[in-house]
Amino acid sequence: MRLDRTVDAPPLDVAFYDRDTTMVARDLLGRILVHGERRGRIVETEAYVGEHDLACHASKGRTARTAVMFGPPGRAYVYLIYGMHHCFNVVTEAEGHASAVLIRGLAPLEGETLMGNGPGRLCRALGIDRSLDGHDLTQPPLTLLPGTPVPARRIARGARIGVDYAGAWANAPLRFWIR
DNA sequence: GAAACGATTACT
DNA sequence: GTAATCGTTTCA
Repeated sequence: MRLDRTVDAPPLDVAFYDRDTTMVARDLLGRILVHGERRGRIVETEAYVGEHDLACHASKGRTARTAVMFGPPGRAYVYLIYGMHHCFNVVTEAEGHASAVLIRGLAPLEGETLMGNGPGRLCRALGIDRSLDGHDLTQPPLTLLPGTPVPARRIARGARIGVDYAGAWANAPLRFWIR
């Protein structure tokens, strides 16, 4: 029996993801991402809010790559970037609304070690690749646990990283991290 | 079929 | 500052 109940709790359910994307991005801070035996606490996220968001991959319409973002909430959107790094996202909002939250930073849990800063590095640390694209995050081996939510006063926000091409959307304060 | 381009990272 | 590296998307 574990002393730390936060890592034994059941995964977050679909209702958690079926909400406004910015709200989910904030609420994901402090939660625990688990892949098999590896896990980390989410400390940085970015919201990609829909087809009208020019920084969102779905803004170019539905393609084979982005199809999962148009599907039901609570699925993994995993893609390869720059030919060598994977990025892990959580699909949000109702089916038909193409939006997701990019997980950018993880911190180790108590007494554990994990490299996790940067979307590509955390995927390598947890062994996440495109074979998990579309995976239902309420089911193992890839899930999110409730962990400990972060109070609003401890959440900082700013512009997203690496989206300078997105015009006015490049400056939207849709990146969130624990202060 | 060809070409340009990344929601990045590591190294000079 | 810039190389690495290849799937996705766009254009002919």
